[in-house]
Amino acid sequence: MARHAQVSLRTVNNVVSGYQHVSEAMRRKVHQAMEELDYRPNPIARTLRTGRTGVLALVVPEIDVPYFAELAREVINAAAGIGYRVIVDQTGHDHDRERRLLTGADRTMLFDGLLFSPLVTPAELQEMQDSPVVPLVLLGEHDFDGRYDHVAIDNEQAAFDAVSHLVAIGRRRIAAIGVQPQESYATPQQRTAGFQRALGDAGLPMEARYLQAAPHYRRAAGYAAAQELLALPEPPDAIFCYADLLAMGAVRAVFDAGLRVPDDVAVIGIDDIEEGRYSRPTLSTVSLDTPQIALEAVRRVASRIDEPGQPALQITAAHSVLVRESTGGA
Amino acid sequence: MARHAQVSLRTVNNVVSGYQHVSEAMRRKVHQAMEELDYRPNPIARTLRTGRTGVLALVVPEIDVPYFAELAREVINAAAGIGYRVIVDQTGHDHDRERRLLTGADRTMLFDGLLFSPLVTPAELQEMQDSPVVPLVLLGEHDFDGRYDHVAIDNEQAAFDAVSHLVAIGRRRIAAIGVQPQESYATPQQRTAGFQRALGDAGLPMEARYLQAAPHYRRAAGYAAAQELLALPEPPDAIFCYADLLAMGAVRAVFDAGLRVPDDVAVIGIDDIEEGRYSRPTLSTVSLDTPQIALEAVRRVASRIDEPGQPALQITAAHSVLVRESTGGA
DNA sequence: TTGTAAGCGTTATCAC
DNA sequence: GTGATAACGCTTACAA
Repeated sequence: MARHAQVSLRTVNNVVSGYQHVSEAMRRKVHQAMEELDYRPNPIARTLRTGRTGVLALVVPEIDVPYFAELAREVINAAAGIGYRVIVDQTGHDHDRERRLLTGADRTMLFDGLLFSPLVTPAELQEMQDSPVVPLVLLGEHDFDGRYDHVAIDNEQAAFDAVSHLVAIGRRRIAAIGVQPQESYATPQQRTAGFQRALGDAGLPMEARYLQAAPHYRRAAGYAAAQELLALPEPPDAIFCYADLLAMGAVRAVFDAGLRVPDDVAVIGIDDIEEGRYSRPTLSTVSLDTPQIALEAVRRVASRIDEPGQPALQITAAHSVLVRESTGGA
Repeated sequence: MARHAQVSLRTVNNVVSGYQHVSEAMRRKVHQAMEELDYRPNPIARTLRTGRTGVLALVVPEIDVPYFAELAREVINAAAGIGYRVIVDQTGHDHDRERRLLTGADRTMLFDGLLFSPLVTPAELQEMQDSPVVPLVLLGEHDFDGRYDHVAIDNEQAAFDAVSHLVAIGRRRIAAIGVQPQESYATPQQRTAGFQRALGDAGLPMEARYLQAAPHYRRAAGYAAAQELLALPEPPDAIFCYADLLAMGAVRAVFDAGLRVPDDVAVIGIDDIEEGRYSRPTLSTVSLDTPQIALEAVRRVASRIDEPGQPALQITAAHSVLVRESTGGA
C-alpha cells in the first residue's frame, strides 16, 4: 500500500472522505504524503465497495438531434452540479435496445441511475416482466401510470396551444406533421389529441389527408411530409410540426415549392431549438424550459438513488408558445 | 455465491468468458443455472480485477454545438461497434477543467481512454508537468508535436480551399470570422493562415478590419461579428466563417441588415452540419467526413488501450469544399 | 482518535 | 478440464 508511506491506513481514508474527528496534524501529514506519492483513490474499488459509480446514464434516440443535444447539455451540467457524470447512449430507433437497457439485460450497467427518453410507451414498458433494476426517470413522456417517475410538459396542451395560435392568425386548412406510423408512441398521440381538440374548438374538421406521418423527427422527414401536403389539390395554409426539426424541413419544402412562409403557409414547431431563432424565417414554436426539465430529472434520480422505494412522481414542466416570423410574428 | 447453485466457481468464469476447454455438458449446466438465478456478472468487480471499464470519454467544449453533437453520434456508434460505451463531458470553455481532465487530477476517472477535442493547444499541454495518465487521442487539432495521437483535417488547407472558392466566384473584399482572442488556440490560427495564403495567391491583401474575432463558435458570435463587418465603410462581399454555426449567425445578420446572401455577401463555413443543408440559403461549407474521423479516433484509442507504448500517430482526414446557395451554387 | 481485519465479485495463478 | 486460493483497492464494523 502506497499509503503506508508515512502513517497508517484507516486514517488516510478518514482524511480522504472528510471525516470529522481527525487531528489537524494527522490531516496535514496525510495530505503531504498524498502529494508526494501522487496518490489517487481508485474510483473503481470504491465503487465495488459502495455500490455507487457516480454516473448517470442518459438515453436518447439520437444525440445529434438538436433538442436532445440541448437536453444532454443541460443534463450533463445539472448532473455535474451534484457530483455525477453522464454516460450518453443512443437507441437509434431500436426498441429491443431500449428494452435491454431497461431490464438491465445489458450486462455493462455501470451507472447508478437512468434518464430515459424513450420511444416505447410506458404501456409497452409495463409488459416487460422484469422491472427496472436501476433508479429510472422517464423524459418527455406523459402517459403517467404511477410506476415510473416522469418529467415532461403537458404534450396535449402544448399541441393545443400551438394549433390555437394558427387558428388565431386566421388559418383554416391546418395540417400536422409528426404522427407516428407506430401507434404505440405516446408523445405523438398526445400531440395529435391536442391538435384535434384545437381544431374542434375552432369548429374545424380534422382531415386525414392533413395528417402526415414522420418515420423519425429529423429534417428530411419534415421535408418529405411537407412535400406530400403541398401536392394535395387543396394544400394547407398552416402546418403544425411535432418537433422543430420537422418544421425546419417543412419550411424548406415550402420554399422549394415556390411558396412563402408564412404568407402562403404558416409553420410552427415544438422544442424551441436554437436553430429556429436564427433561421429564415425564424421559427414559431412551443418552448419547453429544457434546463428545468433536466434539473428536475437529475434531482429526481439522485433522490431515488439515495432513497429507493419512493412512490413515482409526475413532474410537469412549463411550456409557452413563442410567436416568430414563421407564423407572421415580428 | 449465487453460482454454487449447481456446480463450482472457476468453471462458471470459464463459461462466461468463453474459455476453450469446457465440456459441453458443463457449459449447458452453467448457462441454465445462470438463467435460473438471473445471474449477471458484476461489471464493477470485473473492472477492478481487469483494470478495464469498457468506457471511453469524449470531451468537447459543448455538446449542443451541432458539429460536436454529430461527432458524438459517430463516436458513440463507432465505440459501440467495438464494445465500448461513451461518457460525454463538456469543458465549457474552462481551461482548468481541460487540464484537470488531462492530468487525471479529476479523481473520477473511470474510463479506459480519452477522446479530446481541446481548446488548449498541444503547446499548452506540453507545459503540463504530468503526462496524461490515460490513452489519449486529440480531435480537431493539427499542431502535431509527436507526443499525442491526432485525428484531424488539414485546417490550413481547408481554409485555403474555402477562401479560394470565394475568390473563384469573383469576390474581392473577403472577410473572416472566427479568429480567437486567445492567441493560443491552434485551429483558428491555422485557418487564418490558410485564409491569408489564399488571399495572397489571389493577389489580395489581408486587411485587419476584415478579420473578426469570435469568443465562441456559436450563432450569436457569428451574428455579432457579421454586424461589425457590415457596418464598415466598405463592407465585405464575402465572409469565410471558421465554423458553420458562425456562418448561420452571419447569414442571418446579412439579411437583417437588408442585404442578400449570396448576391451582396457570399458566406461559407466549415463543418458541413446538417442544418446547412436545409437552411435558406443552403450553406456552402467544407465537409469533414466526421464518421471517418470518429472511427479512426475510436480505433486509435482502442489500439492504444490494448498496447500502450505505441508512438504517437497523426491521422489526417479528408475534406472537400461543398458549393451551395450561400456562395451562389445551385 | 486511530489501527485491524473482513469482504465487495471478479479474474488469474496454481496445483490436481 | 476443474477446483481451491490469492489478489484488485477500497470502505467500514469493530477493537484498541
